[in-house]
Amino acid sequence: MDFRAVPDVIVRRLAIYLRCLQERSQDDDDFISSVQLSQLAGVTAAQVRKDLANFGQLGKQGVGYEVIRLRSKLASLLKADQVVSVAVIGVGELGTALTRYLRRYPYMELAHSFEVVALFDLDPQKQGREVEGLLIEDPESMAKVVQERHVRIGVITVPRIAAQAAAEAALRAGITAFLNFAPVRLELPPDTRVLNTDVLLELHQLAFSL
Amino acid sequence: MDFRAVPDVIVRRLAIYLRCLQERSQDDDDFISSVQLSQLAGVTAAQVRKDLANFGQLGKQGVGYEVIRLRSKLASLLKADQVVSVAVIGVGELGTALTRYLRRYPYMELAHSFEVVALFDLDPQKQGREVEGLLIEDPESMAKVVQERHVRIGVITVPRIAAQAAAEAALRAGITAFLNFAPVRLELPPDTRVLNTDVLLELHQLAFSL
DNA sequence: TAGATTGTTAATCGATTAACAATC
DNA sequence: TAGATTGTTAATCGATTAACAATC
Repeated sequence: MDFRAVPDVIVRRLAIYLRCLQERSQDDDDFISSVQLSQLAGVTAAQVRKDLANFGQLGKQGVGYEVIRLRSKLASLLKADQVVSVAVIGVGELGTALTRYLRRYPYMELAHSFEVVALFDLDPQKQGREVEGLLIEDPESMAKVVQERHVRIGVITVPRIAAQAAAEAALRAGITAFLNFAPVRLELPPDTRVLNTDVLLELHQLAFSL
Repeated sequence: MDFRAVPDVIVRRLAIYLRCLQERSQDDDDFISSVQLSQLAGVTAAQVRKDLANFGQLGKQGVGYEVIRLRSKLASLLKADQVVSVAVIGVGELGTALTRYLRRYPYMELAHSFEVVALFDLDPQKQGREVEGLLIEDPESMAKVVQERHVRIGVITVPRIAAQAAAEAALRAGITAFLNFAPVRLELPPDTRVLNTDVLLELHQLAFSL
């Protein structure tokens, strides 16, 4: 299967499956069936089998999926078996909170593999200060930093008005995957990946059914 | 149309449409066509018309949609024409950041209508302290506070391990709509609304296509 | 009236579910 | 072998897109 072609909705479920497997205590059964996994993940068993079948014959008929093998397959697909370097762009309240979350949380609860390796903020007052031991730097130096520290994902936590420019600067610096927290649709070239997390939009969604 | 039956994906677009209309300068044209709105929102014109048609005959053939009328219709559907009270449950880094964001941001950029009216944290060290002038309280008093301040949405920003219990406590206190930031699937009764924002899941999704 | 754009129906597309033959 | 569960195909469901008659 061409990986570019895997629908987002399937990738999202793969991440859920991986998390379910990670949460299972290590010394549980060696095998897990699609029915068991589907119950943990909150989807149908057919969906589990269909999703996984996209990536090869991962199970054994009559037995199920070998937990260790499935977990490492999913980890490999989702890059959870390597350290993925992240830059946080915009170190206000939210940027700071996310930085702390990502730098503290990983080794506490769930195995995962994102490392915030760079912080950027346009505000000269902030540059030179640290968050969780990590220096806030001038976006001017982004290209150099991205290359040196192999940054692969940019987390955009600047104000709405600054988000498009921030994303474009990050793109020029070599970042092509973005998690955008600003409440705007970023206009970026099609070979770029953008995922949006928009708290206001979500609150409005909830408010609809009040 | 039965409102319970409106698919989430449509509600989400309604919120986008409303935002697009709010961002348009007030003294622009009185009317907007489905083509114009679709370009602002990044969807197809047919989709705009179909989405809006769910809620009555909102446009005029040959002319388009009256901006003021459409905006107030969408605002009313999404409760953007009233103050919706929100409680933040778990006042760690993320809870603090969101509280500041929601209490500062609203009247600066985009008209919106969510008000954080209560903060809860199990930690007695935190109880009695304030964030943005708002007291952090004992979850014990949640039922009373929810009733008095008409809390309608709960934002869950506690650690993963505490999320299910926090949601259940909030439910008992009378909250039925949740925005959950903890990386777990909350198990709640079907008449409850839950929207999840899961940063780790989204980072894994992005990492897939690296 | 002529031109434009909606509201709506029909066609298409894609994702989910059901069913079962293959096989461990 | 008998029982269980996958991988896969076919059927269903729902959402998106296209097309156009209605109408401003």
